[in-house]
Parts: sequence; C-alpha cells; structure tokens
Amino acid sequence: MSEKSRHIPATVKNPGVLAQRRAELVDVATQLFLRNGFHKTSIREIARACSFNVASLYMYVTSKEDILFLVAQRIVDEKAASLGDIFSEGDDPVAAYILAFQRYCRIIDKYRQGVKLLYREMDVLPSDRQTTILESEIAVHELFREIIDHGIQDGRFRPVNSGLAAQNTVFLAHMWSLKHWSLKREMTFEEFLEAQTAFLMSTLLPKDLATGPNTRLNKIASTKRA
Amino acid sequence: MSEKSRHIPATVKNPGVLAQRRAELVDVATQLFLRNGFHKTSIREIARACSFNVASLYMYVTSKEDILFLVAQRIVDEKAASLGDIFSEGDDPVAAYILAFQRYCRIIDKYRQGVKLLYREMDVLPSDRQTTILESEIAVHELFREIIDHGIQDGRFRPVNSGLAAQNTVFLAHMWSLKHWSLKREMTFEEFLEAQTAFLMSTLLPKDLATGPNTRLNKIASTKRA
Amino acid sequence: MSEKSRHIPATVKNPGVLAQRRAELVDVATQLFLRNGFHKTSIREIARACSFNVASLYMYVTSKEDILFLVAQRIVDEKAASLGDIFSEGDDPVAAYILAFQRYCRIIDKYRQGVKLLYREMDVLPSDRQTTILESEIAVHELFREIIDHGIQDGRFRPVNSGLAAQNTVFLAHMWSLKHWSLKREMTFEEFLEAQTAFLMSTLLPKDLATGPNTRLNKIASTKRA
Amino acid sequence: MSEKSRHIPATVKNPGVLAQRRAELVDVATQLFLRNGFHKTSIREIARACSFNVASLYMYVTSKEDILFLVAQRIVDEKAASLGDIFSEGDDPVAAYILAFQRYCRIIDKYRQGVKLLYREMDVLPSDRQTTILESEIAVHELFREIIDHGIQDGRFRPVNSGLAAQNTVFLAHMWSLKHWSLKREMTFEEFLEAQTAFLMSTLLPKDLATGPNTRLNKIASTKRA
DNA sequence: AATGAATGAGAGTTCATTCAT
DNA sequence: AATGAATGAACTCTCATTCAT
Repeated sequence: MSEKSRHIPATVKNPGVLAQRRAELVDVATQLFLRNGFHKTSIREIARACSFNVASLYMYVTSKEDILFLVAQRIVDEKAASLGDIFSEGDDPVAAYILAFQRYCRIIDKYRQGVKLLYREMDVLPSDRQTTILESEIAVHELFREIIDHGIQDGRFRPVNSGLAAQNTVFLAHMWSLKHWSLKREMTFEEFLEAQTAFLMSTLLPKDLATGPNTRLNKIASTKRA
Repeated sequence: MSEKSRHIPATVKNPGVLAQRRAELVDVATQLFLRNGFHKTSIREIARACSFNVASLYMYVTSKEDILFLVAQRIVDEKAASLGDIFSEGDDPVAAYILAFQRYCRIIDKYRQGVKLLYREMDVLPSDRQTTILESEIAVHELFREIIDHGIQDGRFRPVNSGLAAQNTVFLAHMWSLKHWSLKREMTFEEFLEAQTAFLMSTLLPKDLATGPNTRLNKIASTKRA
Repeated sequence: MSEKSRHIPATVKNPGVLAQRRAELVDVATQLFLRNGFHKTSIREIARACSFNVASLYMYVTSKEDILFLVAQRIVDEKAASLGDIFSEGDDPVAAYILAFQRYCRIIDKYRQGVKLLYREMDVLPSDRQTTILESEIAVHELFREIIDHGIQDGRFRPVNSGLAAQNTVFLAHMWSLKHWSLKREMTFEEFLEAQTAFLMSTLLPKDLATGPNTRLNKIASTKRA
Repeated sequence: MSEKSRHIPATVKNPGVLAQRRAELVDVATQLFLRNGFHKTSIREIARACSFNVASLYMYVTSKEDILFLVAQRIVDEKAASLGDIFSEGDDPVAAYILAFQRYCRIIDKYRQGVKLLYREMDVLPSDRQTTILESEIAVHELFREIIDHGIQDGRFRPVNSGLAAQNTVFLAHMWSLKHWSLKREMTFEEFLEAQTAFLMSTLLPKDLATGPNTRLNKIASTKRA
C-alpha cells in the first residue's frame, strides 16, 4: 500500500487543521479541474475559490502537481470507501459478482466526472504517484478476479481468463463515465446497469443460464442493494 | 458530416501548398502531442520540429487549438481509412462481426497512442469541434450496430440491445489503448485479441454456439485477414 | 565607536536570554551566509537550522538585514579579540610590525570566509551600519600606522606614507582571503606568510636591511609568536 | 580561451541586432547591478530601463544569470582592450613594469565600480562561467609575471617570487577599487598611483635604486603614457 | 508566402514579515 | 516568551500570438 508515497509534505503542523483545510482545497480544486481541466486551472484561481492566499495554499502542498495528486487520491479513496465490504458478503459467487458490479457501477456514476478526470490527467503525475493511484484500481481488479475465480472453482462460472474478465468488468463500468456523452442519449443509468450486467453474465455463466432471462439476476442484486 | 465545422481557415490560398504543409505540421504535432501531451507542447517546439517559422505556422492555422483539431482529425481519418470496406464484404454477419472487430483492434493497436490522446485531450476543443471528431466514432458504432442487427435478424445473434453491444465492442477494443499499461503485463496483443473476441461472441451468440470452442471463430477471422 | 549604531532593537527584554539566543542565531546564520551567500539564504532556512521559530526569530531581530549586521559584527569582533594586545608589546617597531602582520594574517586565515563575506555583502547594509563595521577595520589600519610611524621616528623604517603603508599591510593580508582561489594553487599559507612579510619589509626597511636575508626577520616573528 | 563557454544562446538570429541590443541590455544592467547589486535588481527593472519587454529580453539571454555573465564579460573585455599592447613595447623591464602597472591602475580607476562588482557577485555564476571570467584575470597576472621574470633575468629586479609579486601588483591596483571608500579620504588617484608605484618598485629593485627618489621612475612612465 | 523580432498577459513559486493566540 | 498560520508583494520565466518587413 506504499504509505510513504501517499505522503505530501506540508508546512502546516497541526494535523487537524491540515486535514480540514486540505479537504477544502481539494474540494475546490476538484471542481475546477473537472470543469476546466488541470492545465487550464491556475493556482491563483484555486486560491481565489477557496479562501486561501496563494502563499497560504503552498503551506498545504508543495506544488500544483501535489494538488492533482490529492484530488486523484480523494477520488480513489472515496471510491474505495464506497466499495466497502461488498465483496466480503455471501458465499454465492454469482450473486456476489452481480452485486459487486452493480454497486461499483453506482459508484462510478456517483464519481462519473472524477473517473473521467483520472483517465485524463493521470499522466501529468510522476510515475511513482501514478503507481500509487493505480494500485487502488488494481485492487478492484483483484477483488473481481477473486470472485470470478471462486465462481469458476464452484463450477458456477465458465473457465474464462479471470484476469481479463475482471478488467473487462471494471472497464465496462468505467464506460458509463468515459462514454457518457454517447450513452446518455440512448439509455438511463438503470438501463445501462441492467444491460451491462446481462452482457457480463452471458460471458461468465455456462450456456444454459446465460441465455435465460436476466430479470432473475437483477432481482438478486436489487434485493441486496443498499 | 458537417463539412463546415471541419474547415479551418488559413491565410495561405494555394490549396496544394496548404494541404502539403499542413500535413507536415500535423505529423510533427502528433508526435509531440503523443510524447508530451497537448499542454506541455509549445507552439515554438512544434515550429522548431518542422520547417516552420512560428509566424508561418500561423498562416496555416488560427490557433494552437486548431492544431489539436487537425491532429485529432488525422487520427480519426486514418482510423477510418484503415477500416475501409471491412464492413461491406460478405453476407455472414458472424464472420463479418469477428473480422471487423479484429481488424478494428489491429487499427487501435496501430494507433494506440493516438486513441489515448483523443480520450485525453478531446475536451480542450470547443464542443462543435468535439462533435465533429466524435461523429467519426459514432460512425464506427453504427457500422457495428448494423452488423449486429443483421445478425439478430438472421437469428445468428441473440436479440441483445444492439446499440450498447456495438458500443461495448468499440470500447473493448479501445481498452487495448487505455489499459495498455496494465494489460501488457498479462498478455500479448494477439492473446488479447483472441480472448476479447471470445468474450464478445459469448454475449452475442446463442447458447449452443457461444460455449463451443473459439478456435473456429478465430479461424474465420484469420482466413479473411489482410 | 558609535555605540548607538551598534544597537539592534529586540522584543526580548531579558538581556541574558537575548545575548545567548542571538549568539545561537548568529552562529547558524554565519554558517549559512558563508555557504550560500546572504541573498540565497532565507529566513526560514535560518530558523530551521537553529531552534527558532520564524516568528520567534523576529523577537531578537528586526529584519533579515539585522542578522547580516550581527554576523558582520561578530566576525569583526572576533577578529578584534584575536588581535588582542599584539600591538602593545615591545618597543622594537620592526619586530612589532612583523609580529602584528603575521598574527593578523593568521587571523585572516582563520576567518578567511568571513572576511570574504564582509567584502561581498557589506553593501547590503545601510551606510551607517557599514560605517560601524568599517570603523573596526580602520582601527586596524591605525594600529599598523602607529607602529610604522614609530619605526619611522626611530629611523628603523623609511619615511614612507604611513597611512597607505598601513592599508597595504592590511590589504595584502586580506589577499589570502580574496585571492585564495588563485593563491592556494601556488603556495601554502606559511609560504604566503613568509613571502608577504619579506615583500612588506622591503618597502619599509632602509636599503641595507631590506636586501638582507629574510630569515632573520621571520625568526623575530617566530620567537614572539603565541 | 574556452571560446565555447563564452557563448550564450539567444533566440534572436541576426548577429548585428543581437550584438547591438545585447550591448544596450548589458549597459543598463551594469548600471543597475552597480547601483543596487545583482540580487536587488529585478528582471523587470532591467527590462524597464532599456526599452525591452520582459519577454523580449529573454530573446537575448537565457536567464538572469546570463546577464550577470555578460556584464562581467564586458567589464573584463573592456579592461583587456584597454590594456592593449602595453606589455609588448620596449626592452627595459623596469620601464615596462612601471608603465604597465600605472596603465593598469588607470584602467582600474576607469572601471572602478565594475571591478568591485566582479569581486562581489562572481560567486553567483556557475563555476565554469567563473572560470571563464577569472582566466582573463590570470592572463593579467601572467603578463606582469613575464615582465618581472624578464627583469630578474636581466638583473634589474631582485630574485623575488615572481608569481606572488605579479599577483600583488594586480591586487594593489584593485585596491583602488575595493578600498576606495577609505583611500579617497586620504589621497587622490594620482597620489595613490605614485605612492603605490614606489611601494612596488621598492620590492623589486635592488637596494641602491629602490631608495632613490621616485620622481625619476614616474617620469619614465609619464613620458610613455598614452 | 515567409520570417525575425516583439509583446501582454500570466504562469508557478517564494519571500520577508506579521498576526492571533 | 513563544509559535503556528497567514499574507501581500514580488520573483523569474514562458506562453500563444502578432507586427513589420
């Protein structure tokens, strides 16, 4: 979890103040980055939008790049927090998979713009920082892979390449963010969710189940939904 | 095809010269944008890298943004050209789909970085320019959708939501570009191609075919490959 | 000695504390100024290097300039202290001169970098502060001048312009500091000392002594050396 | 002569324009550096003082440091040009030495502030640039050393350490610049010149000449003066 | 058609210093 | 007496763009 590379030095000492004002800073920066992108957002703009003096801002971060890292971190962390324990519950891998995917999709929907931001501006960060962020993404892959592997062992899933299947799962959820401009014209989020679930299940379930009506599957998920 | 919004004003009158030198400009700019991103590439850098004087460059283009548009256009156009007539041939929708997908994937592999660039920098363009670029993307969706619809009508494909299926098809090809940092550690392009083909086919083919060995499918594709 | 202009106001009342912590401050600042120069050393750097908080530092000093003044003063004072009573002892002006010069040279060697710092950064100080520092230098001139005048009166020295001779004496000692980059490649400090002593003596002693072997002169000095 | 390290890259191509405007820039910068020092002079100040836009200024230099280097170079070059051929003429090393010293002193007087600037700000430059500047200084040492060696071989000078003697010669000329604040209160430049000449001659000439009246020596110099 | 030179605006960052506690 | 946090002003440098020829 490379705790070290998550650290960003600050001049401010009081951890409470640091956390609180950084939160303020990151909030504002996130808004601006989402709206105008990283490069078109100036430090002065950010400072003006919070109640920070430009120099004060630099008590909380070392560089503009740091702000992007904090923003990325927050998105990733909130995503992780939202994911919570959806992977731990239950023994049925099919239900677990569906539940997890749908929950993950809802998180993507919630952080739709944040996800897009990550895809867009990640390369600005130095590679160790990128790695830190991407580790979180990989963690999600792994969780899905575990479920899929479970399912394969149980004979509930077909013996697919679980690594790619997991990545496809995650990527097809991200699609709601990256292709939103196109998808929103054709379907609602709920429709996307249902169709995409069916789509994925048809790649995992053995033939006889895969072709059945999806309603049952979705019902499982809906029942367990928070 | 909104021919109008494709137009970029220039001081240079001679269309031959315009086309030729723009091509040079776009070539160089593409390289630099791919390597360093749009914002970290300066006009001076571009001018230095081709045989242009900074001021001359502005005879072929109105702003730096225009260059990005031209670059985006070129990527999109080359992709389109590469696609060529892969959709027109044959009557077998299954073979057509597989062939088209695999060919599209190869194009994505070829323009891997260009595709990434598009995802990353598209938002810099004003929305009408974005639309122009995205129309080309939509065109690809449509082509896939047509094949799928064909297949559904023929009974060769399941009655899926062909719109989403088409977008998934395209998006899962793009995955090779966007997730290359992760995928390349686990598989070669050919492996990706094969697995992803199987993945998609299992969502389209009726149960009895979907679970069959994929070798046959790939053989079809290989046969028709250029 | 313009005691007034030596004073630097402070918020701290307790004179003991003031002196002690100022000493610490000046110590650290001297190191940093020597290493990086006055302008490239920031207040924060100084505060970080001692046990001071930036704001606390300002209780002992009114401005960054003050610190430079204190540093300059300390160098000058330590030089003065090292000089001590070398001028008072003995009646032989020749021996006294040689002893004083060589001792002064050793002090310059000891404070080599400090001397350079003074030459370099003195102009940053307001002119009254400069004067305060330079008075100390003038005092040294005067001491040398007295010896020389003595020698002239005794007939041991030629009737030179004692003012300039004194300044030359001091300046040629400073040379070890200012031209160290060049001199060190050609001679050791002891060689410099001996040669420079001979050089100066040849300008002061009447013809018959001046051309004699210098060993005798140096022996005198060596004998009385501390 | 490390011609390479003398070069400073520029965006401006026309060498005439480059030279002319750089001269303007260096002129102004010299004034400001002399008056306020390098660090207290801002780029904007310099730009304002010539008719340069800040960005234009950067077409002629790469950094503020470059300007200091150019200023230093100009001082050093003008000094060198002024020195001209004073060393080549004549066969009499005594006359040559006196002439050269006095001429050098006049140059120091002319560039009094420039010389001080060099002593003060040289350390700001990176060491290769420093070396470039100091080479010029060393060249002067060497010229004096040659004359002195000549004189020693001819038996006109005493067998002193010619290296140190040469450096002393140069350094005592610089004294007029570095100690001007003090010297000017006690003597005019001409008085300084005469006294310092006598001072140096007494270290070089054998006893019988050294103690003679200096008027003759000065007369030699005066005759040959430009 | 081409280009060398110019420029206003603004970028990110750091500074010496002071306030509030 | 001490300090954590704050700040206005200034810094060097770069940019996309345009003028004059």
